Amino acid sequence: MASSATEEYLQAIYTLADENGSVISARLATFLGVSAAATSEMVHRLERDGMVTLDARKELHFTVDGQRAANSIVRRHRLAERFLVEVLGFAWWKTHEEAERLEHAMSPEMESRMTAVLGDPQTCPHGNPMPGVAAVPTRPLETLAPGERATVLRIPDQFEHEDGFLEYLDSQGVKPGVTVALVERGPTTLRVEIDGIARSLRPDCGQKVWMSR
Amino acid sequence: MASSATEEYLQAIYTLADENGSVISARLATFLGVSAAATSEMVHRLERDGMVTLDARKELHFTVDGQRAANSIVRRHRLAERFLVEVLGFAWWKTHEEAERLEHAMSPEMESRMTAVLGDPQTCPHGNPMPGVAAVPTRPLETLAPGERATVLRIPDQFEHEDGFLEYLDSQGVKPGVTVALVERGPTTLRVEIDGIARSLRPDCGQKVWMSR
DNA sequence: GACCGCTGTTAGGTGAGCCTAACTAATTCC
DNA sequence: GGAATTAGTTAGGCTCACCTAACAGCGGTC
Repeated sequence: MASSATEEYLQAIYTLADENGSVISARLATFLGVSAAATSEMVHRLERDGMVTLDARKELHFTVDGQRAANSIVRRHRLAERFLVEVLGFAWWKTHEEAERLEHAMSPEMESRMTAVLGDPQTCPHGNPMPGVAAVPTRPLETLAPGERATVLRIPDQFEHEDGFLEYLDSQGVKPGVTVALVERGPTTLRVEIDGIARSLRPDCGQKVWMSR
Repeated sequence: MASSATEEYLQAIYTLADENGSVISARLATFLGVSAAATSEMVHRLERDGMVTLDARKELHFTVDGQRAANSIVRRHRLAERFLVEVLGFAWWKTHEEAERLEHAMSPEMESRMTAVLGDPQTCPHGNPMPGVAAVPTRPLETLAPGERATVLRIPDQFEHEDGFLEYLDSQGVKPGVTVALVERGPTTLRVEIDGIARSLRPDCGQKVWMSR
């Protein structure tokens, strides 16, 4: 029923709510790369169609229907990513845009068949859990103590939107499942060790890579 | 670049040209289930965008670019159908609507990975050849002589649009690869034998099921 | 208290893709 | 030859989803 654009907004609201807390129209606009005016329109369409409500602070909240629709599209996205990696052999960092289109083309039957073929996966290839699945506890990379080591568990969906970020991580050997030791963290430096190799990461990775607790 | 709607029209033109010969706007409109006015608009958009030309009899012909785009979308459709059957286990008669959505979501990389995973298939599950592949010679079921037997090779794409037609065929045991013997053909009757079982088929099947020659 | 920045909305515009209704032009049928 | 059918176009409208520009409101800060 929902158009691709509508599903895109629902997914964005889900992601921002899940990873950041409260969601306002302005966040949505920058996240999706559309104008504030376009977002305003869509939010009112979503409200009209009983998908979201706005509270006094103009924060967006899903209705029961909206939550159901959002869970569905997020699940299809993460399932599609798994499929692209597991079945078609895509690189783990290359799946996002592809899945962004695939997700809108998946019927319930296709979703359930894909689930079966993939063995009911609990997360996407970047470690984000399927809706309804309890997220494994994590902490940002920068909260590790110097010398401490932990496993990369999750790179949140919202950072997949940043052009080339996942590819950059991959080039530095950072991907889900890899063990990383924090060497030194300064305001502009983030030095780690992966597989015995010392690496200097972009400082923003400190917040964007979530580690085992 | 081409929108879903544009790709849908290109695919329809390809199918009608391939299976029927000449294509005019009116055929396109009924085939796609849209109004003549909508079709007129789209045909002019396609002309403006250098995809088709109209001859003196208002017949549509692909330009080089148009043929390339049409081949691409038809190939993706048939590949998607193969994938749905082979990888996800869909019933052969149930793939059309699903593929209709999937085809628009497939990037060149996805197409080539799917081709590899499926072992470069030469036809869709209904026997229609990939664009560029020479079609195996066929003849309509009704042209068999009484007592003659032949193999079901192809159910043309245009009949997949008819609601429930493929499912009907399946329920009668008619599917690609099956051997059918013609028993009797009258103006309103079409009696055949499949696997030793006598069956009475809807008379329109005579033109719509294409057999080995 | 005035200004600044952030937020949201409205107004006005665009293109795609659909619709119905009305019309023309060409064919075919009797 | 006249009538009916088929084909194509135009006109006028609609929704969705985007845009820019202008503006209103709110919370800080200086």
